[in-house]
Amino acid sequence: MIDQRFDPKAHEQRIYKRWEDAGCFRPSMDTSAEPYAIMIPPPNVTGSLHMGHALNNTVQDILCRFERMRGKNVRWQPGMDHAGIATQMVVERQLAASGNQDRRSMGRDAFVDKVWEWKEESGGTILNQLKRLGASCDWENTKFTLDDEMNVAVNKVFVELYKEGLIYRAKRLVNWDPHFQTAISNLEVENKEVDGHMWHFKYPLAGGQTYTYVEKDEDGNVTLEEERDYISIATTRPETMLGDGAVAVHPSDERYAPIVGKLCEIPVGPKEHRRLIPIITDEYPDPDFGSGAVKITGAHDFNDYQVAKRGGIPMYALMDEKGFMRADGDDYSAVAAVAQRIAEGQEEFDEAKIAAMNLVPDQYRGLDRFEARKAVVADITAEGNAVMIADPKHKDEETEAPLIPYVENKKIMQPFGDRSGVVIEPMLTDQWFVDAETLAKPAIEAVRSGKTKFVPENWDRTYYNWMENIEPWCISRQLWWGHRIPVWYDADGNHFCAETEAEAQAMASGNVELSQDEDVLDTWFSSGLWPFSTQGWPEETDGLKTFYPGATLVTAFDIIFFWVARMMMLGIKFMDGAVPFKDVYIHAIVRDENGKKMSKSEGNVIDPVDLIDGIEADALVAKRTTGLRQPEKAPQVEKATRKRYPKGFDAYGADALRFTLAAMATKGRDINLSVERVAGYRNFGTKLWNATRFAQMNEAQFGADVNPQSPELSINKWIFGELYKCTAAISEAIEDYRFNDAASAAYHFTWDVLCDWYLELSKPILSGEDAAAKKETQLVLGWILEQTYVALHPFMPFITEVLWEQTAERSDFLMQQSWPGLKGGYEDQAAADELGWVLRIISQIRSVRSDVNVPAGAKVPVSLTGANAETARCVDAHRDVIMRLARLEKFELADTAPAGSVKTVVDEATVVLEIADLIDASEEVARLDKQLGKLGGEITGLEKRLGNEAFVAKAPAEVVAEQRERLADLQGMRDKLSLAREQLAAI
RNA sequence: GGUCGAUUAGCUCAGUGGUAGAGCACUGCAUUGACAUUGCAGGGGUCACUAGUUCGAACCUAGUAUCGACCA
Repeated sequence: MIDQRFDPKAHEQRIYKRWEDAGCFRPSMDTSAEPYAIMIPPPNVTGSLHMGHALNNTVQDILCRFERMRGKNVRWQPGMDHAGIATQMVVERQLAASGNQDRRSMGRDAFVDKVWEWKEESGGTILNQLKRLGASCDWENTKFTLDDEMNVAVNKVFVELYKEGLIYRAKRLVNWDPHFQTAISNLEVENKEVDGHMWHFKYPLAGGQTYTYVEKDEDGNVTLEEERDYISIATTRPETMLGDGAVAVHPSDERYAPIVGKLCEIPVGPKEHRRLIPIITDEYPDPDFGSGAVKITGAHDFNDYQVAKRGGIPMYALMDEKGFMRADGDDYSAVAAVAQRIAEGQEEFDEAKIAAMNLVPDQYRGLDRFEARKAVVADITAEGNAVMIADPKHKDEETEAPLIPYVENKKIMQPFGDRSGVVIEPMLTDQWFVDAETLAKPAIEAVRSGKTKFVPENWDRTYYNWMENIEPWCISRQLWWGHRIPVWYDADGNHFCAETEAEAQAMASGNVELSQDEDVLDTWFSSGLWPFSTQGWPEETDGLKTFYPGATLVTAFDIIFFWVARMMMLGIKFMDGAVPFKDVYIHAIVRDENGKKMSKSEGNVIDPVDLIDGIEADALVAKRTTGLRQPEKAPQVEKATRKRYPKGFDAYGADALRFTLAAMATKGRDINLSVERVAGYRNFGTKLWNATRFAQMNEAQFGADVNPQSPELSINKWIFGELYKCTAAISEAIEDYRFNDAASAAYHFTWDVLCDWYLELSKPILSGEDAAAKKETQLVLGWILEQTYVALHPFMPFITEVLWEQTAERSDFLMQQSWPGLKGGYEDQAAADELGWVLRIISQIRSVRSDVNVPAGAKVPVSLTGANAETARCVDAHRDVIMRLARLEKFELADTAPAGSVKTVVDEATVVLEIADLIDASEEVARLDKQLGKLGGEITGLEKRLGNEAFVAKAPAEVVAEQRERLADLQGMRDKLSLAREQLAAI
């Protein structure tokens, strides 16, 4: 006999180890089986499990376990990402905390060794957490994106792309993290709305020229007309004015038409060396925003960069790699003079020349960028070049409001490094780029032609949108932890791109001294190769041949661009045009129960492991209040947490968590996770557990081989049919990625059909005298439960495996069983009809009993009038069970009903509860009237619809027939009920 | 500003043209035999709003309102 209840802690890790030791997660490599591969989105080596991972991996595990049971040769490819910047940061912090040398004084090799040490010791906790979740990955083939074999693939891809001209070096604007001093990807940039300022400054026209500035309203009426000797510019980043190359206005903007082509002065820096820049037109400025005129600083803003490129405007870089104003190069006066000649078109320029020019005036050189901003604002305002407005705070109507500088306080979007937390600076630097546009073309086509499908399909728009506007992909990072760029330089700056240093040396022909490029590759470059590098490419391995392309990629939408797109581009490029996966299933984001994003700083994070193992309220509070971005919020977080979860979380176990996530994984909607829901599914596991205890107490036979066609009893035939319907529904739903439907089909069968009905129906047989019926039912009960374990296994692997283990001597694991219903042939319509009747009549009687307040314990005599021959047969066949479940004293056929009895209708027959003495006749009449009223409404509706000629003529015949049948049924019921009412009222 | 999505029971959510659903919460009853992490029965919805298409609309179309996400 199994324990009284299932204790996840006592079994989960034990069971997992048994599976692992037995090699259950290995692909079968059965050549007759269909291969099925899922590539895990490799989590960061520094990461730990959050709800997003839990959902992501639950979905993958459901797919893998399901397909394994369906006989496929399954590889779920696990591994981790080396996460360049994050890992480097973790180790640098650790070095600092332990008083070690910093990275630079330690040197590159020593530092990288340290990182590897860290990785071996503390990296990859997340993989163990995935095991807690039950993930059935092929761990023996675990890969790390920085492994030597991955490096071989990375170098080969780099060199081949380089040879084809698809990788090149160039100076372009990139996201620069001044803290880590490296380029970073868009993914590592978090755009946040912060309080900012918009300053309005006057850029005086060259030589004191003036023009008439006219503003009009929508109807063309002049609202403002004045002579101006300046153009008004609004900016949130005054310090970048120093690098302005032009002022741009929209070509349609009439206000500035008179001065387009003229020069204006940047109102900052030493008066004698003020730079003049041209006023140009471009489509970019929005005439309705600010003054409508935009300063163009190509080297420090992505939009300006595009404008500058279009207009041939020089892009002057102002900052160094730490985000300080440049202090290098010639004196400002000399450089400004050159810039002036360039602006006037008197001097040629090229990229290198511009890059060498430091246009930061001497007094700002070496300042932090934010200090420089303050200084620039102060200097401009002091000189009278700020746009002035009347002080809006001035309330006194008698006196004139004083003029103050026009500075708007407004929310601005600012980019932050997600790791460093510092403001990201767009910077012009030399980097390696991939020609993504060329690679994107076949990748777009693969989705258009349906070789790869997005699920839900509307994500293909996101994909197209990104891929069709793709920018060159910056792949170099100024870090030490990563794949070193396979390019070597000689003393003259010639470079040689080769897979190994020896090859580069050979290319350099001779014994010249070569040094390798200092930079490493973007982590996504190596994870973009994941679907084939993990399978042994460039070797022609069995793994590669079998598991490329994969079946499904399971991921969240936020990395469609960064990862999915790159795997598509690189997979198609290097695997002869074959896409890396057939389906891309995009799942939801897991939020808290109020729909808020779970975040450390909000203090609303639910750690999946805490739901599995349980956590005390104090520990939960402690967890949520440490590491807050705003520590002053701690009391608030504590209060909310204690109010919401006064007792913390129970240990719900991995199965309950998984089932919850699956049940909530609907297409195209975020998951608002509620802990109550998890508790509900823990209860579901308990239900299954107790059903098994019941079976054991009744000597159900487990471990037998049962032919679904063998049972004689209709309830046993019926339950086979129900099981088959359930497993077919689960299969269809999983194939279609409707995990919620799959979970609810499993839940409904187990609880509502198996436990609430089949078990109850079996009780009289199991405790009855008919030995053959009892034996058959013991056999079927055991077998049905085993099949239920199988059907639930993909969702709840632990509890089902434990039940399998503990109900019979087993030579194999549940996870190795075949999916039920594969052979089919379980349906028996006659049995289904018969049991349908039994269920209906029991429900009807129970409902009436409750309605008329018959005491729950009272046994009631019931007879049935107007029954046909089939019903009469069923009454005999199922009398025992109906009497037991409906709590009847007798259940007999009759010709007439005793006066004053309570009646209800089931199909053609009238059910008569002979309880006249227990009830009040007038109340009973009222009850029947209520029912008749309801029926009448429905009947009228149906009659109206069927009376509508257009409906009968145009609706499909089957719909019309259905409605007619329904109407006839309702009318029959109404007739019987109103007869009952008349009889009762007559007393 | 652009794109996408959402709005259905008290709450969290399913539901792609034909009888409005689930879980939780709520109400009444039930405790000696699988299970109170339970059972039986029940209450509760103008499917955001407006107009259209259709024999028929929660569902399709257009618009409005509110909320959200991403991008700029």
